[in-house]
Amino acid sequence: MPKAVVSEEKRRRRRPTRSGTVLSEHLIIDTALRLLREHGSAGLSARRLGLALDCDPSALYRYFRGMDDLTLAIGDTLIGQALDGWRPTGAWREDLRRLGMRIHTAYVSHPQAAVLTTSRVTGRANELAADEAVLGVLRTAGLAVGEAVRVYHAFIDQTLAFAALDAASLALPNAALRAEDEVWRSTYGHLPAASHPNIAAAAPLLATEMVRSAYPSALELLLDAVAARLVG
Amino acid sequence: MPKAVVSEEKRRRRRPTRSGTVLSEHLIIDTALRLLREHGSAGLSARRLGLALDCDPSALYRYFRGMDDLTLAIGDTLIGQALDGWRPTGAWREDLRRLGMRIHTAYVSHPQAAVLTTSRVTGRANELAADEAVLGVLRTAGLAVGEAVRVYHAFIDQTLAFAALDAASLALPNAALRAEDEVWRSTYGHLPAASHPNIAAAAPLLATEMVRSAYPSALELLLDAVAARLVG
DNA sequence: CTTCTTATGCCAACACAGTTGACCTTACGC
DNA sequence: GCGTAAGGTCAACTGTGTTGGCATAAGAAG
Repeated sequence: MPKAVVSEEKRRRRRPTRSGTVLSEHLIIDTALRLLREHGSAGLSARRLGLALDCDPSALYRYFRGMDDLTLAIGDTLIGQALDGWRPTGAWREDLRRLGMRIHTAYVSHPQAAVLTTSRVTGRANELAADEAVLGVLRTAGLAVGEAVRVYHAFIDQTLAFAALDAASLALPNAALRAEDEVWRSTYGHLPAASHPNIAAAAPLLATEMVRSAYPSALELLLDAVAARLVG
Repeated sequence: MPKAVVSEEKRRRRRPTRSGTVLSEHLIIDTALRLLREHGSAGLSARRLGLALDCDPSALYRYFRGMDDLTLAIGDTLIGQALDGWRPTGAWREDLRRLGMRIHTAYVSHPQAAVLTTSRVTGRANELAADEAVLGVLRTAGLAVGEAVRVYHAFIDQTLAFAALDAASLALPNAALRAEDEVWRSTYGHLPAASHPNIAAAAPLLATEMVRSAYPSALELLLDAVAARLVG
């Protein structure tokens, strides 16, 4: 076992695995994302990863301190994807909306990975870049530092929170998914109006509404609040 | 292994375990909550639960279909605690605020358990009661069914999402907690102003702000939006 | 081109997890 | 009291993360 993991830049020796492939942080993370997509958020394991990469599971410990460390790296990769290509235009509201939607989208498009990473603070490069971007937009919009920090907090937490929730429902394995659908239709749909009048009345609407994400509307609410502070 | 689990009401035989204690759904859930609090969200396992209850791990399968089923039951217990004692007063805004804060508080006061359960739809009794309560408040406030459902969706998702996020940071084991604190202070605190000017400027405020939950302010924003719809 | 060092892949083993099937004992309904 | 079956127990299976020791080949040095 390595005492300390060699950082990717310092890595010199590129020894191929027995089957010929050459490992790297990037390759490992990519394969992990594939495994997560194919086998669900519980389908990522050191042994399965070793199988997919055709290497011994313990080889992974030369690249990450453990599975948890790998998880954080995956999370940072997602943020990186969200930020890729984003540039501030100067129109704060549009910038912030795009940023929020991009982060939300990046997580939700890898639901199984998102489930594992949304609520972790990594301090890695891409996460820092995202924080810097949000704070930058808010301050150039005209907010004082203190207010910018408060809004930043609400913004980033709300985005991650909804991403986590939306990802969680997308990440459910097919069986559980059908089970939850069944719960909505059978339990909620056939609830006696005597005991649960409001659910009974809303049942058909519930089934369609609960599929969509509530994030876009929540985001607009937050942007409205920021706008109010800027004029006031 | 039991083909189907006997529901708690139908349970007749109360056979004591070898050490004398008599098992029950309630006792098992309580013990599980204790284990979660004491050993963190990864500290709940069938074997440890068996040890704490002084019974064989496989005995649990007479009460729950598996660890996942137990998890859902724990979640429903938390919602039950949140609802316990809540009554609608007729003042919709106050009712909704109290409901939101109660649910958020219930989850956050069992962070380790919340991490496991926040994003699961169970269809169990207490969850149904909570949904019925929210829809009831919104409709008696004067919202049409369609709008009530949309607001209900945003409300419940937002509450659970923030609960999950806030719980996650509270649930981190001490070591990881210190590590994240370290990340905030060292990484964010000593970031060169050249590359990350906005984080550098906001660093002292970030450290204090990021400890608080952003839920209360997010909740007020949502209530404002509902109020706007009611007058319009 | 040879030699040396050490990074890094591989192997075997550990303790822990969830889950199951067979067994057996004992509480309860009659 | 008796018969039944609920439910606690045991042993075993597969899968997990992680580690220490070992072997080998990549790349630096000469």
